[in-house]
Order: sequence, then structure tokens, then C-alpha cells
Amino acid sequence: MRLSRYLLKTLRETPADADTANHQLMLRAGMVHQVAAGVYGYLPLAWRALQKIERIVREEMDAAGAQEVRLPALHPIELWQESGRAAGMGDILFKVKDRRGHELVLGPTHEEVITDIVRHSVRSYRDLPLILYQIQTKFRDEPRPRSGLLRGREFTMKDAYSFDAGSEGLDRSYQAMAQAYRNIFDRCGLQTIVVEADSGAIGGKDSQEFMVTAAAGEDELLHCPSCGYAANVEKAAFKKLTPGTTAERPPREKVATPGCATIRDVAALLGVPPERTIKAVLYTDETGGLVFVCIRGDLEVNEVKVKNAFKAKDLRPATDAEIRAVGAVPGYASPIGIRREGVKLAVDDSIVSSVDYVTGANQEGYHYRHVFWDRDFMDKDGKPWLGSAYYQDFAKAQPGHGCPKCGLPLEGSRGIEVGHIFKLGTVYSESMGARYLDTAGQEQPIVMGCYGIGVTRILASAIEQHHDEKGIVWPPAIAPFRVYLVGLNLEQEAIRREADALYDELDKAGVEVLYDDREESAGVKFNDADLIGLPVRLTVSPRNVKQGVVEYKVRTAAKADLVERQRILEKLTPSA
RNA sequence: CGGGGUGUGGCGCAGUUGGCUAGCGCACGUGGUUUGGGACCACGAGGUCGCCGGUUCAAAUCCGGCCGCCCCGACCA
Repeated sequence: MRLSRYLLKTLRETPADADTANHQLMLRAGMVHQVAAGVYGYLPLAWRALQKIERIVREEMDAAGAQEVRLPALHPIELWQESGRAAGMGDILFKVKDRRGHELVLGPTHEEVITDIVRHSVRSYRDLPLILYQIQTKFRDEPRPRSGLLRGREFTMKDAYSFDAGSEGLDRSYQAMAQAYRNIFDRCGLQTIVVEADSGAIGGKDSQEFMVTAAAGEDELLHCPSCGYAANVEKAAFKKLTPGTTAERPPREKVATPGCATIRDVAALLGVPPERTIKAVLYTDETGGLVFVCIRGDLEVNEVKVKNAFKAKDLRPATDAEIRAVGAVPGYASPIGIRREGVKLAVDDSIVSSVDYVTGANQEGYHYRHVFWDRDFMDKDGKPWLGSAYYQDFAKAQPGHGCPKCGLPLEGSRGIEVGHIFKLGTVYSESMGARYLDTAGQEQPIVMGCYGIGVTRILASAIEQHHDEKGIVWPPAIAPFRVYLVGLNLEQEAIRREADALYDELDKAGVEVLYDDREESAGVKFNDADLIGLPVRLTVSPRNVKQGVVEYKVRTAAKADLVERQRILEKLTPSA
């Protein structure tokens, strides 16, 4: 392709609205055009890269036995009502009305549509297993699109769904997809880590995310350098060390702690370490009920774990008024002596019954000491909470905490979620009636899995992970072109002939080459070459032509080599 | 949705105590001189100053409302 004919305008200055590397570089390299918040047009350079990514995805999916389909973006809302997600996904759904006033959804994902298809075509265990996939535009009305292509309202996703006649089959499909995903990301030149993930309110059991490690990532990850455990912070567990247990149980005692509404103040005043205090964190769920979380003073609450435990759709910090309404006092709250109605009590398993704790007394300026939760947690009628409280893990793992598997300290990092696989089980097949007849002639729900890859996200995260101060450094497999051919002093007829001839030769040989035949100065061309970041740069210039050589420079190399003109093609197409 | 910022040619910005044909750099066109790391000179094209309403002899500038975009948070399969 001749650059003089190509839709590609680079920018010297960085647009003010872009603040992540991928967004800045894609705008500067003339790859994308923003049309609205989170909505982009892909210009030729970006589109070529996307097509390469899609091709890799297709090859690996096909190799894993999946079959490609193409599903509609427009879905009748009834399908979403049937699965229960019309309400469940709420505001994220883009909705449109047709001329008759009938409501339709712009597909944010395709479980409903695919399940609808499969329930109409699969009858018997003989039709299974089946893995179907598509590459499609998805629409999500995100509360906040951001970071260029990393979180858009319209984006390209590869979504695959597996259908099996039992959980062993699902395991096999899941493993096949996991392997295909590893291959895809490796081929795309991405460094990823696979983490255990939260599968959300409607999810099944196993769920893993493929994360591109990058500082701009939205997700917080924890991993263990010694045993390999890795998880999204939403899901991560850790080893909770118990502070010294006590054999005796002194009676509970109220102590004055004026102005000590934080754990730090209370711990300092009473001379106890934070891990011997119990912190109360209060939320209100979508029904208006209060979710009362008790956790050891040195730990933070993981809201996702709380949400999952109570199957809450929505959780927000409770207001002071809501806290007082149940008889608790903000800053001095504990479950001791509060109302029971409308309160769900969550006790983190860091709170061990044999430890002597300090906790709030539900009275301004007072705390209790010598609190043993199994003995002292009682409501206002003196009825024990023990038995009706949820006692499990509600804590947020942090770097430095012990790995749940081997106990050594966990490390933290950030990642961009480029793939997510999980075992759905029979959630959709049951709600939507997708069944098959087993060998005994009995009707069974099909066991499903679903597997997503953010195709546009791969593009953005590849740039996020592979760039330097001058520009993009494309992983070769997804570079829009292989070679950036620079012609210098093309106004000299002899040089232009040489450059044109080299371009034609490479082009005929099937080497993807972008030929900078513009009338620009050397500096402009070299800087654009670095910005666009194709793997190889070739330079034809008067001094090279005189010597019968072409300058050959790999984007990642510090210096260029001079290669004999006749050897260029073989240098670019190594047979061995 | 809460907090913050911002909106002036394609991009980056100035101008905002009300005052003349709204400026600067980059990019763009024409001509000339240059030519290995973002050249120079000359001439030139390009703007409903986000939108609507108000105040005024006069509004990019003051007032009111609305909208877009960006960031933090909430949110988010």
C-alpha cells in the first residue's frame, strides 16, 4: 500500500481527551476516530490489525472444534424477559422500539439468542456436544466508557457457547476453550495471566479470566509467586491469621472512647491491635434492607463477596439515617442490641469466637471490650445472632496477605480482562427450556458454558503492553503491515525507481508493506515509522542506492543494518 | 447518579474586567529554496466561539437553562 493513497493521518500532538497509552497512540497513529463516548470508527490501519486478530481467533476456535455462526444484534425483549435478565441487567441494555412500538434490545451478549437457537435444534444427546461461536458487535450502555477502546459502549467480541450432555462434557469443552484461549493470546503476542474470577450473580461455578498485565488495567489481581495461585481481587481468598486466642472469657465491658469513630483511634486509645477489634461496615441493598458486615478491624470488606452471599443486585453504603433506623450508631456500630427486622448480618470468618475483641457499643463515644462474638452478638431482645448470621469469607485480599494455597505472601498487579470463560451449568437451559433426551429417553437440561474474548480489547491492550516513548511496537502477528518502506529523496527519479521497484517486488512476493512515498522530509517519515510501529523498517535513499544496499531496521532494535539489495526479499522471507 | 474539569478552524491552545475585520503553533493549498530524525520563506483557504434564551447601543466575554466530552468515584458478566 502506498501511503500517499492511504487514509492515514498522523498527529504530532496528543489529543487532550486521551490519557491512556493505547488511546493516545491510536489517535496519533490515525487508527481510530471517536464518534461518541465509547463509540469509535476503525480506520484502515486499525481494521487490518483487527482482522488479523479475528483470523487468529477463528483459527484457534475452529481447531478446538467450534463452529462459527452469526447472530443478530437486535433481540426481541421477550427473550430477555424469559431469562430474567431484562430486569437483571438493568440500565446496561440499550433498548429500541420498532414502528409498532415493540421493544427490542441491542445485544450486549448472546446467551439468550444462542439458547433459543439450540432449544429449537437440539433434541437428543446424539446432537451433543456442540460449541458455537461468533464475532460480533456488542452494545452496552456502560455507566462510564473509558480509556479509548478498553471500555466502549459498542465493541467487538468473540463469544462462544458450549452445549453438553453432562458436567463431564462441560469440563471437556471448558478445557478445550481454555487451551484455545492460551493459544490465541500467545499468538497475539500478549502476556496474560489466568486468574480465578467471580462469575457474577447468574454465574455457575468455575470461572477464569485472561488478563493482560498492564498498569492501565481496570482489574486488581493477586497472585502467588511461589505456587502460582492467581485471582481477581473480587474473588481472591487468603489465609487469615488468627491473633492470639484467649482461654478465659472476661465479661463484656463498656468503655468510654470519646471521638474514636475509626478503628485506628479506638485501637490506639485502648491499646489493642486493630486485628483485635471488630469493624462494622453497613450497606443498603436494592430492597432497602440493611446488610450489616462485621469484619476484623485490620481487614477490608470485599463487596462482591457480600453481594454474592445475599444474591443482592445492588449494594451501596448505608446512610447515617438508615444505620440509626435499626438502632445502630455510625462510628460506634455493632450488631449488639440492634433491631433484627430488615437486617442481614454478615460475619467474616476472620472473627474467631475464641478471640477477645473490641467493638462498638451503639452509643456515641462508647465501645465494648471483651466481646466474644458467639456469646455477645445479640439483638435488642437479647436473642443471639449466632445461627441466623452468615458466617463466611467477606474479606478483600490484599498484597502481602498469605496465599490461600501455600501461605506465602501474595503480590498485586493490574490487568485488562481480554477473555473470560465460565461454566454456566443449566441456568439458561432451565429458564429457557433447552433440553435433550438422554440415553434413557429422559429429558435433561443442556449443560452450558460460555467463553468471551474482547477483540477490540485485544487491540487496545496489545498497544498498552507494547509501546515505547516513540510509538507503538506491534507484536508481529497482529501488525497491520509487516514492513514500513521509507523512500527518501523520491524527487530524484533514479531513487524513486529503486524504491518503487522494491515496493513492487515485496508486494508481489506477498510481503505486507506500507510504502511511504509521500513528499515529506526524512525526519517526518522516520518519526511516523516509529509511531506506527510496524515490525520492520526499510529505507531506500541516495546513499543506500549508491552502495547497492537497503537499510533494514527492526522496530525493537537500536540500530539499523545495511543489507544488499538482492538479499532483502530473502531476509524478509526466511525459508528456514 | 455524586464530585471535578472542559467546550474557540482537523489537532494543541490564547483571548473571557463586554468594544473594532476572533488570534497563535501544528496540520492543509500554491510557488520557491531545502533534503537522513518532526526544514525555511512568501502567499492562501478554513471558524454558526457547544446549543437555546435573556441583559445590552454592542456578547466568545455577563446571566439562566440545556447538551457534549474527559477524569475520580458509584456502577459494570
